Amino acid sequence: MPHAAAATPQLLRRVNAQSVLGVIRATEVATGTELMARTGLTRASVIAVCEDLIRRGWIRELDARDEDQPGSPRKGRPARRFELNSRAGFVLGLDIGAATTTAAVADLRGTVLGRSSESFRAADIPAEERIDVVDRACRRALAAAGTGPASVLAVGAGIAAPVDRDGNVLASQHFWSLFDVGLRSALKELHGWTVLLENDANLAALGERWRGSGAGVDDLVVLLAGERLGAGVMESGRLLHGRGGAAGEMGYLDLVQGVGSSDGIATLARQWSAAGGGPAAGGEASARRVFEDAAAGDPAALAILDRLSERMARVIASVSSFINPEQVVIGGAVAESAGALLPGITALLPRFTATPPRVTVSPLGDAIVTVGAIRHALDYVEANALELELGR
Amino acid sequence: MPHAAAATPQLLRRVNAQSVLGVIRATEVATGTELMARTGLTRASVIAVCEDLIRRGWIRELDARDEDQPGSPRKGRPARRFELNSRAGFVLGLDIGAATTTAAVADLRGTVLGRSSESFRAADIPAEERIDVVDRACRRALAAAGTGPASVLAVGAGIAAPVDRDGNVLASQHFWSLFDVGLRSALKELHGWTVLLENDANLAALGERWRGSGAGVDDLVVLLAGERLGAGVMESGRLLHGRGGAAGEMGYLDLVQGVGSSDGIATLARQWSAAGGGPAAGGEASARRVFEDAAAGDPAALAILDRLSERMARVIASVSSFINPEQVVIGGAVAESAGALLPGITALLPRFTATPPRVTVSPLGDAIVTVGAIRHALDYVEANALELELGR
DNA sequence: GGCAATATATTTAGCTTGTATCTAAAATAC
DNA sequence: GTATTTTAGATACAAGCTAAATATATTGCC
Repeated sequence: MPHAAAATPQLLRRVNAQSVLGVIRATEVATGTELMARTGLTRASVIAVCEDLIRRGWIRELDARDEDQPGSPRKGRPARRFELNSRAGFVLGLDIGAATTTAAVADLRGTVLGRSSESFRAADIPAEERIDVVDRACRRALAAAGTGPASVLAVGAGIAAPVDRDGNVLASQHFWSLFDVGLRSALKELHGWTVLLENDANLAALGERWRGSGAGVDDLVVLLAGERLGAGVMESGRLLHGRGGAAGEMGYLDLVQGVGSSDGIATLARQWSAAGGGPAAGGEASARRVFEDAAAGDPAALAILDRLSERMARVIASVSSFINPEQVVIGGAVAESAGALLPGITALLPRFTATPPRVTVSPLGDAIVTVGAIRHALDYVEANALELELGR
Repeated sequence: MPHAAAATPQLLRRVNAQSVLGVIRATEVATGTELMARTGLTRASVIAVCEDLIRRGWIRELDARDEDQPGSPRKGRPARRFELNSRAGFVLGLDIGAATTTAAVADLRGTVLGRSSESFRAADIPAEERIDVVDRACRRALAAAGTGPASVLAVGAGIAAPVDRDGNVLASQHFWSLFDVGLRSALKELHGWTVLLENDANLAALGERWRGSGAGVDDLVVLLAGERLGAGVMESGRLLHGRGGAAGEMGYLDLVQGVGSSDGIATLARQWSAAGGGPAAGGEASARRVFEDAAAGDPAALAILDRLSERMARVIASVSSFINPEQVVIGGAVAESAGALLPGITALLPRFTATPPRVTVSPLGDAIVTVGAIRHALDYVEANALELELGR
C-alpha cells in the first residue's frame, strides 16, 4: 500500500505544464519568451510543454501576425504566440435554493455565456422532481450559451446547508441529505458530469474573492444574508469546513447578546416594517420604505437603522474577534440596502472587537452564489486539467 | 521574475527523498523492500535515495544482524536496514510566559532529553534581560540533554499574544512587539538559531494533536486556560491564524450571554472561593477546595461546579457552532480539575449548539506548550530537511 | 556438508524530462 | 540591401526514474 505515489519523470512535465498553463490563463496572449521569463523554464521546455498542451486541447497557437501589435513595434523574428483555448470546455455554476434554482454557464476564462432560472412547483416536491428542475435549468443555460451537456467539465453547486470537504451533506439535514447523493448520481448518469457540492455561503466567499469586493484577500469572511444567515470563511486562501461542513454556521448568535440567530434579513425586515410603519407584510418593500424614510430624515427610520447597524456590528465583531479576517463582505438579499449601514457599522466595530476588519458590501448581487459556484468548478478543472479529457 | 521555480529532475529526488525519510521517521527500522512497498519506488531508486540520506546524515545503515529478529525468522539474503539518525540534530521548544520561561530539548524523534525553567526577576524588566533569561534556559536545557547550541536545528517558541503566519507580533501588542524581533535576532546572532514564534494556544493545539488527547484529529480546538483564555484552532490539520494572527482570541466572549472574556480560570477560581467560602486568596488552593467539598457532597460547592460547567459549555458551544471541530480539548492550568466537569459540560452542550464536539481534558499538563513548540520546530525541520546542513 | 529455494542486492539498458549551447530564420532599421 | 535583433530549432548531455537480467547471502532440507 504505497502511501504516496512515486515521483517519476512524468511528474516534472505535469508540474511544468500546470505552471505554463497558469501563466497562459493569467494573460491574454503569451509568447515563448514571456513564458520562459514567468516560469523559469528554458525555451526548449516551454515549447515542448506548449506542443503538449496544444495536443491536449487546452491552448492554441495564434498564426502569423494577423493583427497589429498595439504597444511595441517588435524587431526580430516574430514570436510564436499562444493563448488559452477558452472554449475547450465549459463549467456550470448552480445556486439551488429552496424555491428556485439558477444555472450559469461559463467558459474556461470564467466568462458567463448563459443563464437560466427555474422555480420549484412547491416546497415539498420529491427529490426526483427537484433534480429534474435542476437538470432543466442546466440544459436551458447550456442552450443559451450555445453549447451542450457533453462539453461540461465540472459543475459547482451551492445549497443552504452544511456540506463537508468531500461534498457530502450531513445525514441530520433531512431536507438536503437525500438530495446530495441523488443529484450527483443523477447528473453523473444523465450527462457524465462531476458535481461539486458546497455550502452557498462558502461559494459566496469564493465568488467574492474572485470577482467581488474581496478580490485577492486571503483572510475573508462573507456574510450571506438571505432566508438564512450564513458565513463563508476563507483563511489563508482556503475555505473552512470543519468536521461536518458546519463551519461558518451562525447558530452561536443565539448565545450573543443583542442579536439572535433568527435575525436573518427576513426577520429584520419584518421588524423594520413593524417599527417603521411600513406595509404590514415584511420583506423587500418595507425594508426599502425604511431606507427611503431615513434618507428623507425621518427620526423613527433613522433610529431603526441605528439599531440595525449595531446589530450587524455585533455580528461582524463576534466573527472577527475569533477569526481575525482582513475583510468582511456583506452579501445576499440585503447587500443592496446594506451600503447605507456601512458607515455606522464601521464606526461601531472598534467598540466590540480589538481586531476590526474592513467591511464592504458585495457588488455581485443575486449572482454571488453562481459566480462562486463557477469559481469552484474552475478550481477543480484547473487543478485536474491534465487528467481531464477535452473535446468529446 | 519567475513566479514558480522550474521543476528540474532534481525535484524528483527531493520529493522521493522526503517520502523515504517520512517512512523511516514513522518506523523503527526499515528495509529496502519495506521502503519500496511504502513509497512505490523501485529498489534502485530507494537505495540511491538512502545512500543520499546517509551522506547527508539523516539516516544510518545498521550493520549485519547483530540482533535477533523478534518476529519473523527471515529466509533469503539479509536486507540492508536503515534507521533514522535521531541524534543528528536537536530542536528546542520554548514556553515564554510573563513570569517564567521553560525550554525543552528534543531529538529528531521528539524524545525530550532535557528541560529547564527560569523565572524573570520582575514583570517589567527590559527586553534584553528577558532574552538573556530565555537564553540561559536554553543553554541549561541543552546541557541537561548532553548537547550544545551548535546542534540545534530549529527553535519553536510560544508566547501569550497573537502571532501571525510569519511569526510576527502585531505592533499594537506593546508588551511583546519589541520582544519578537529582538528574540529572533539575538538567538540568530548568538547561536545561529532559527526561531519560529507562535501563539501559545496554537502550539498547545499542535502538541495536543501530536501527543495529547487529540492525536490525529484534523479539526481540533484546544482551549488554553491559564492567566489568559485562548484557543488554538486546527482546521483540516492546519493552524488558523487570520490576518494578524489573532484567530482564536476569545475577546468575543464579552458579547456572549452568561460568560465574560475575563472569565479566565483565575477569575473563576476567585469566584469559586468567594462562593464556596474557601481561602480568601483566589487561585489553585481555593479551586481545589471547591472540588474537594463538591466531592464530599457539599451542596454549595456542587452548585458552583454546575454554574462553571454551564459557563464552559457556553464557551465551547460558541466556538463549536462556528468552527465545527470534531473535538475540543481543555488544557492549561485548569486541565487537572476540569476532568470533574466533563460529564456536566458534555450533557449541556447539545442545548447550546447543533454540532457538539467530543470534549476531553489535556493529559499534557504544564508541558502542553513546550510539547507543541517541539512539534512546531520538528515540522519546520522535517519540511526543510534537505535544505538544512547537519553535523556542524 | 551440499543443494534447492528464497529474498535481497547490484548491474545494465532505456525512457522521460530537463538544461546548455550553437546555428538558423525572420523581422526591423538605417 | 545589409546589419541588428529577436526568436526558433537542433544537438549534446545530465539527472533521475523504471525494468529486466544477473549476482549474492541466507534458510531449510536431504
